[in-house]
Amino acid sequence: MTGNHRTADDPAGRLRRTAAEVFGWERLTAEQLQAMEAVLDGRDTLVVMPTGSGKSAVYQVPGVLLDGPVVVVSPLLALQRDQIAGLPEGEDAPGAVAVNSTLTAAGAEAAWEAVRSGAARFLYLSPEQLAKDEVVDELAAAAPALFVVDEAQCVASWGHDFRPDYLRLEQAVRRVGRPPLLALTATAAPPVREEIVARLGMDRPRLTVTSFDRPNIRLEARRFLDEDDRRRALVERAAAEPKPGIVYAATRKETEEYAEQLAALGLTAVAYHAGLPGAERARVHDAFLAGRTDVVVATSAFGMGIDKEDVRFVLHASLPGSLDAYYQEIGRCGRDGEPALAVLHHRPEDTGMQYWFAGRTPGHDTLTEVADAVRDHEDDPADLDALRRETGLSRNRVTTAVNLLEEARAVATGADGEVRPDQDTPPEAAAERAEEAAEAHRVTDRTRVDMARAYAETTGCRRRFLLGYFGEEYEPPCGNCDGCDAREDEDASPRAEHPAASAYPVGARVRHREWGEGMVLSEDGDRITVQFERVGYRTLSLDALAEQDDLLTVVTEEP
DNA sequence: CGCTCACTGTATAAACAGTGAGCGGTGCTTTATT
Repeated sequence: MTGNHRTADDPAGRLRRTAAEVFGWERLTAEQLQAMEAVLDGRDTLVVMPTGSGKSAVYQVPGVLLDGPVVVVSPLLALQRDQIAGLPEGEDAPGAVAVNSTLTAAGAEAAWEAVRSGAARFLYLSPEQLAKDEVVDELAAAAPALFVVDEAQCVASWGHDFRPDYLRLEQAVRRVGRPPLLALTATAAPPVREEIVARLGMDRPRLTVTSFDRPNIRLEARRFLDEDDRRRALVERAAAEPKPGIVYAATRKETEEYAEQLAALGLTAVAYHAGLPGAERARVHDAFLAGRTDVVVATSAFGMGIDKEDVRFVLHASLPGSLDAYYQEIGRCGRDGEPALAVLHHRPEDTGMQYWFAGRTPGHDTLTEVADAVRDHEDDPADLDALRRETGLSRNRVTTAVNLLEEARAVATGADGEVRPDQDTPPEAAAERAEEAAEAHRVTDRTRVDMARAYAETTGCRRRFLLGYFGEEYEPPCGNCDGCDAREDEDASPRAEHPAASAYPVGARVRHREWGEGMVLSEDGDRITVQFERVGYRTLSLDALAEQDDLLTVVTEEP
């Protein structure tokens, strides 16, 4: 399709020229260009590309060529500031503003005026801003030409409980005129991609996925029965390996304890978590980026926005909540392509806390209360603020409850942002169906924990397991994980593929006789792992599947 | 789910086993006071 006879005015030519003239980027990758062309063409687009590969350029370059403002939804205010600071300056440069709670009324008005006048081409917003009618009205009037969701994995990972406004973006997009959508993420397994597409209401999106493999990162996992043994091993490893590095711990308290132990050995080691004052967090962050810190010991709060090339290791002091989170965290080492190390130190007991984290959804009483409040407003529909005032519940709880009730099709949000009963469902029944939806999310989240544990305990090639989880087939051995080391010691010949494996390719949609539809996520020798919509992740023996050929059937081979 | 901590009961002196409550991670925004 591309040939050598492009004129300067074909889409690729315009994009290349803009990249060079406005941004100073002389080269675009094939993936960047492919995604940019889809965006310029007005198509919905989902891009999965690692951090540092120029993901932001995918909206920045076509954004300059489009006819209207570009909305960028970004989860952290610090990230918004970084993005704006990274844009070129000068006469011809596209302007950018962020609208958020740090602005005064006058500051916000000035920002909107810049959007209206075209002085600002890019407008950065948190998802919470889009829950406000004033913001939606301003945006609708400005008629955005493109709606970008950056760090789009947040839709799936935060939308169900922590930041429920992520699940309301689809409605916001419709209310501002339904511009084309572009979702960007560095890490998303196929089910997460599907959820992003579904939750944002993307229409047959163009998908650009670059390879997930990071061959320079050595993968290891170590299982411990005793807590003291684990602590000792982690501290020794952090002390022994080349610096700088990051240690991820499960709790704030542990970050401080590990940092203290490492500091006692003479290292520059500091703790980082969301309970620290903002100034302290900024100081730790800046010192790490500037190379003044050996080891940061952090909770999952330390992450997005860390763009440092020479991080040599990421050690985990506990099992992560999912492989999505794990891959994102270890992806922060070895960005310079030099050897780097990721070691997961885990105990069987770790699953307990991760299960607990995964189980937090509003209960029956909350759901009934909100469903009742919606019903009371049948003839005089209320928005989320009114529901919050009337129920006395927090904003997040009301929003989460409404999201679940919507998922159960018991309530619906109109074009004006107001919530109405749907399908004439009595509040009790509505709450019950919403509880079922919540239970389904809980099951999925818990089986994600199970997948992380399965990775931790696999005896095969870890790279194959991890890449398989992200929908990428990989032929072991990788030669750079502890699984391959062990295999090399006992037998140099690679395992023969199971004869039934090719019947269920990774990524295929399948139907199980009892568990319904799902997707094949990975293949690990004689077993495959499937994520089922109803029952979550399950591991199935290929021998058993070969015996009963109607137990699991393939629906389609591609997502 | 599992750990920690405070408290209770046992049983007659100093301590120990058992029990129940509380805690555990991510950030936006808004609002009332300095």
